[in-house]
Amino acid sequence: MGWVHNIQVPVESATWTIAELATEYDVTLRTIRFYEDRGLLTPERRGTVRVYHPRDKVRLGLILRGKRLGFTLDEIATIVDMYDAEPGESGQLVYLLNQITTRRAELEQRRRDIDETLAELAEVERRCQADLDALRRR
Amino acid sequence: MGWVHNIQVPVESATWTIAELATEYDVTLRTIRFYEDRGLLTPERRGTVRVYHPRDKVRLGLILRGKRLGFTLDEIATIVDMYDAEPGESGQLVYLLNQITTRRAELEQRRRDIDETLAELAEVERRCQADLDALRRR
DNA sequence: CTCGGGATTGACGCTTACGTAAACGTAAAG
DNA sequence: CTTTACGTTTACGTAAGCGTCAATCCCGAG
Repeated sequence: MGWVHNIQVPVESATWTIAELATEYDVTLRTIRFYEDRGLLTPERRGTVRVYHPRDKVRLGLILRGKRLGFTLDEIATIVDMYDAEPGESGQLVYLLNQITTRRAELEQRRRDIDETLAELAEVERRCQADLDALRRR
Repeated sequence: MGWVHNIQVPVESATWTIAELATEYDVTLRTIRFYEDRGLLTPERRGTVRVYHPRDKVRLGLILRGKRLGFTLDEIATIVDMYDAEPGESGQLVYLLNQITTRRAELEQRRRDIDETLAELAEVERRCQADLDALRRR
C-alpha cells in the first residue's frame, strides 16, 4: 500500500541554536538577542545557553515579516502576542478584536499605497522604455 | 446650457506655506524642513521664507506614502527622484529601469507579507469570536 | 593541557528621523 | 510702537535598532 516504514520522529521536537536561526533568517546574533531583550523572544535556557524551539522560530519569522512591513518592534510585539494569546476573559477578547480591526485597517492602507506605487512605477517604466526605443531607432 | 461662467483660474498656480502643508498632511514644520535638509524637497525661497509649489506638494505626498510603506528616507529619495527624472542618455535610462525592477520586487514582497498577515489576522479573529460566543452562551 | 570554535554578558557607539528649545526676523493689526 | 502671528537658523536631545568591541566561559579535538 505504499506505506513508508521506520520514519524517525524525534520525540523531543526540533530545536535550534542562536547561530542556526541567525543563518537561516540572515540576521545577526546581536539582532536575535536584542529581540529577546525587548521581550519578543523567550528561548529556553540550558545553563546559560539559549535553546530555540519551533515556537521561537515561528515568532522570529513573524517579527521579521513585521519589520519588512515597516512596523516598529513595539507594534510587532502586540501583533505577535495576539497570535498565541490564551482565550482569557471577555474584556481581553474584545480588546483583541479591536486590535485586529486596527491592524487590518493599517495593512489595507499599506496595500493601497503599494498598489498606487506599483501603478506609478509601471507608468515611469513605460515612458522609460519609450525614450530608450526612440534613442535606439536613430 | 448649464455653463458656469466667470470661474477664477489663478494664473500663478497655487502655492503653499510650510504651515499649510504641515496641516494638510498632518506633519510638523520640523519634519518638512528635515526633508529639505535631506534633499527631498526644494521649495522656492522668497527672501528667507519657503514657498511650496504643486511639485513640492506632490513630492511630500510621495515621501509620506513611502514612509507608510516602511522605506527609509534614502530609499524614498531614489524612488521619488525617479518620477521626475529627465529622459537623459541611454545608460541613465537603463539604470532607471533596473531601479524600477528592484523596487517592484520589494513592493511585491511587501504585498505578499501583507496578504499573509491579513489571512492570519482573520484566523485569529475567527477563534476570538468563537471564544466570545462560547462565553456568551453560558 | 591547550587550542579553536562556539556561546555568554556588558557596555559603548552609531545612524535615522525627527522633538524641542533658544534666539532672531518680518509684517500686519491694534 | 508694541503685540501677535508666523517664519527662520542653530543646535542639542532622544528613541529605535542594532554594530562592535571586550572579557569570559564551556566543550570537544588533538
